[in-house]
Amino acid sequence: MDTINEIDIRQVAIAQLQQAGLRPSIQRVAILEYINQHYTHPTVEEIYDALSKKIPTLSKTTVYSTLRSLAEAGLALSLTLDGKHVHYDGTVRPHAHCICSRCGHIEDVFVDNDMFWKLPQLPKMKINQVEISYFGLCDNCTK
Amino acid sequence: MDTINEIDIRQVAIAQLQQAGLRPSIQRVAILEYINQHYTHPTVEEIYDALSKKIPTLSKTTVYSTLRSLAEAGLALSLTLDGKHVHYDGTVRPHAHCICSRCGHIEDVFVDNDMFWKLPQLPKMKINQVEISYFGLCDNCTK
DNA sequence: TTCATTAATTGTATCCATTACAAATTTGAT
DNA sequence: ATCAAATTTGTAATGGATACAATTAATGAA
Repeated sequence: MDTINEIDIRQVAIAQLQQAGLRPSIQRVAILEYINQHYTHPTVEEIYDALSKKIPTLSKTTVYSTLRSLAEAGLALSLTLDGKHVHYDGTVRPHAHCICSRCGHIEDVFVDNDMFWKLPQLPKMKINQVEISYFGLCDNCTK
Repeated sequence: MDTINEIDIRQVAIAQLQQAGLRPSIQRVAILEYINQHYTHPTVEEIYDALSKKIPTLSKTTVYSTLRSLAEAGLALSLTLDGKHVHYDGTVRPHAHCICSRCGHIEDVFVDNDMFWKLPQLPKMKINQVEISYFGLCDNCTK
């Protein structure tokens, strides 16, 4: 059975979807809830594995297409960090990422908005997304 | 026939390779020369297409493995901008990129070194690469 | 509620960039 | 010239992502 909190989270997800003009299907709500609650920058694979336990009929194609819709609607960020897997991020507030090349851990880093938008000498361009990534070895993996 | 300038460029590439402990094979020299002279952030495909005219026996596998070696040696940057193709950059001096989502044009943006390395509140990490990308529509594509 | 319309999901087949690998070739040193 | 080690080559395989047609679900009107 669902707790009050879980219902709230679901209502938020449904409202977000409706506001974006997306029908709040079982699958979409579940996927949006998932990335709203998990700060691990999950891949399609990870989201599919987690949710197919609760929604056994879930198709991986649906996860792909839903995440694309969410990203287009501005409800998620799609991060192409390593060229192997696309990672998704429910946190859409501007922030950078630190990625450990060994363990794959991805950590959010929140910085000034200026960092993102007020670079000197940017070419004449209508910028709509910024991706800032720091690659290296995390504290654990240096030991 | 080669001009003096072309010979110079070749000698630089050979020296770079030797300094990195990589044998300056015909293929490696050609690939390093190519990314040293072209500022278009080419993909494996583009480099292969261009060079296979001059080196008809060139294998795409060689282009892949060479570019990986160059990147590991610090002689090239590998950029995973769109998750579809990896782009390579012979300019290893720290800089950001502006990418037009429509025409695919990639433009270099040189900024202060502080931009890259002196972020506040970075987690304890040994950072060895920074990737800063601005996505949007270039001036031409907005018209 | 029922129904019709429209949108979303599913599963399969396919695409395509990248990698694995073994054989052939080239490189650099002797 | 010769030899060992490194590199290249070509083919086959891998695997993430997409296309697409059939099925199912969501919405709004009657």
